[in-house]
Amino acid sequence: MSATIKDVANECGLSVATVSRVLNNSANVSEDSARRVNEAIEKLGYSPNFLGRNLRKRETNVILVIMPTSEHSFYMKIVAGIQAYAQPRGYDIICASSNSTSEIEVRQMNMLFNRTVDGVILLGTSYDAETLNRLSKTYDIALCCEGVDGAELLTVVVDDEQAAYDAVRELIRLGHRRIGFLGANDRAVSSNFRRKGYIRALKESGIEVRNDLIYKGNFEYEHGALGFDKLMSAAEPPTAIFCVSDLLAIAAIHRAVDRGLRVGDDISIMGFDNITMCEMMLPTVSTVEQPCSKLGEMVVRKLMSNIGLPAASKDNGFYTVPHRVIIRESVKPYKNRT
Amino acid sequence: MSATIKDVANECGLSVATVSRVLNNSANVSEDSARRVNEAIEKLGYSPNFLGRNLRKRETNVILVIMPTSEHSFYMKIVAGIQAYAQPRGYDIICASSNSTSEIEVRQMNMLFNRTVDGVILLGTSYDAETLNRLSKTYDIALCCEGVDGAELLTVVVDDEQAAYDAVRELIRLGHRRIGFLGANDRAVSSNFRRKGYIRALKESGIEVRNDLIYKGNFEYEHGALGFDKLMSAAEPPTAIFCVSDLLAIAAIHRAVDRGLRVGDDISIMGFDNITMCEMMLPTVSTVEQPCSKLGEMVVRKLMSNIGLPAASKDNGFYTVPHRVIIRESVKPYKNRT
DNA sequence: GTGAAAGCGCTAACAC
DNA sequence: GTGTTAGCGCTTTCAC
Repeated sequence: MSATIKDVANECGLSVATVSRVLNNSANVSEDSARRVNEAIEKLGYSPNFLGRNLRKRETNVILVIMPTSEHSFYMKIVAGIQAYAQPRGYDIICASSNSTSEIEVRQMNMLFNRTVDGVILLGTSYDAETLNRLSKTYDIALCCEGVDGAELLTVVVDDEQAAYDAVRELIRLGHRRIGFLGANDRAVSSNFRRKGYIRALKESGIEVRNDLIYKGNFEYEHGALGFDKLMSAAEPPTAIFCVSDLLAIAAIHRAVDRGLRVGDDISIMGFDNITMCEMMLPTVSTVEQPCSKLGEMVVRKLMSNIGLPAASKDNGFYTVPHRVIIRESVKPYKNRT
Repeated sequence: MSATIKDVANECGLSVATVSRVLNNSANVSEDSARRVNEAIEKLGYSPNFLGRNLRKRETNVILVIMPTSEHSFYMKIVAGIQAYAQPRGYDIICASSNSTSEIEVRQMNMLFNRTVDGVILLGTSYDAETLNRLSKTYDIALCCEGVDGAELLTVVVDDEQAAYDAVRELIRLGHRRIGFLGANDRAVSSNFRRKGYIRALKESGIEVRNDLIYKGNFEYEHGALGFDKLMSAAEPPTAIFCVSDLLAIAAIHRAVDRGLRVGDDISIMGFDNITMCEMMLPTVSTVEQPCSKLGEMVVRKLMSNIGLPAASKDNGFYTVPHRVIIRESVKPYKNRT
């Protein structure tokens, strides 16, 4: 087995207390002792066991990020943002994917319950509001990217309703009036908000909201083609489509091309998230940018300052970060063709 | 604070030993006691503290996966494969990204040294062979996807040389004779092997290996355009390009289109990895598939059986999993144009 | 400036 | 079938 603090103490002829002091750079240890301790550590290749330390200190300085799926590069960008903030400030970030399965999610949440980590950031969850409210009394939990209706715990998201509104307004400004919506089903809070924003933008411009131009599936690639076909089968098919994820938009673009349409010219397609792939695609994909590093930074910053606080004084606020509509090749002004 | 095993014992009027027995489903506990313990657990909302448990058991049942970057969806697919195998067998998988920075990697490796995790899987590393060999004596470490020259520790990869050979053979079979190579610099072991395979395929078909058709950058997107331009500036530019990553291939495709070329017809481009994006792209991207779930499963399976074994009996073998060349729209037979 | 010792929460020998 | 207790490796009072 590897060396313990006791071994180090024996090696340098000092007590474990002194070794511990050196380990934690605490004051009141002579230069000479420090040197002897460090030599012994070096000699034995000693590395402190954090299970012992954390058990004693009742903290681990580790935060777990649980994401619904590891397939979305979007989530990993958030994690990168979280890490960039937390790492230099003494917290390690680890992440796990629940595959959108509540069973796996619960299992991973166990790391929080059993004190393997100090806090958890959920980028989407299958917990309901009631459970989250209860858990967040005892544990440090935050939501990011995807809120939960009625949940009163730290949440950091973009203003989905406004973001969708802004995106659809842009399509309208470009002359489109038959605009389709490719979204997720009603359980997805963010998709619902985006649908509301879509509807608000239409109404505000005096455009009729038509049910055959609204598709509800989920955020995944597969639904892009399904939704596209459904929308295009409408009596008066859309000239532009707003999708609640870039993956949906990319799939829709693919499907449009397969059907012989020129994306941009014949049909405009807009996504949401601004994943890296948007700029890699041909055509490049218009989208609503979610500021991943900002989202990550804010949520972990607030979570970190919650850790250790009594339940009553924890920040369980709802925060939004600014979004940005980005027009690329997949969206062009509407031209009335003969 | 949350309840401890002692609280549970007090609550149900039994000893901590009995509670512990119930917690660990060990034999020798009466039905009645078990019931009382479970009731107390329920009542107190008790969840065992794993710091205590792990400290005592000297194991955590957690494996850490360190990847060079979280931007590559490829890595996340490996992680998914690892998780799919490990999770049901009692191991939790967590992952972290080193941003290809040795400083961050070391910091994350600390979780191994300080016993927060039982083992580590490195999907690429900045450690040298010597260090890895030394560390793997004391700790459970495995390499996946990217080997290290001279490292004698558990490694699971595809046969990069053969995979590249097979891919380039396929291009040759389709009539191409001026074939470019878009690769990484010499420190990347996998890229080196792929370059060797590329050269072997050319030589075997009596095709001259030309230095102006070989580009060395790295695996990232940015180098795709740079490399493409470099190769196309050759006196006799290639009619097909083999890239060591799909990201490179996608960037090259993008660049080709920007330069007015029809990918497939005017120039064939092949990638490596088979990331999800390959099928999303327009045109779809030909590639060499790395069987991510198989890679992940094999490496974690072997690592798991290493854990707890004395250094001498650990499996430090070098294993390969089968690859597969996939031809999609980005590669077409060479047609001599006038 | 240093050491002795208690104790973080848990498991597992051992005794009964 | 159950309880007592030592101790996993560490930090931190409290003496000195």
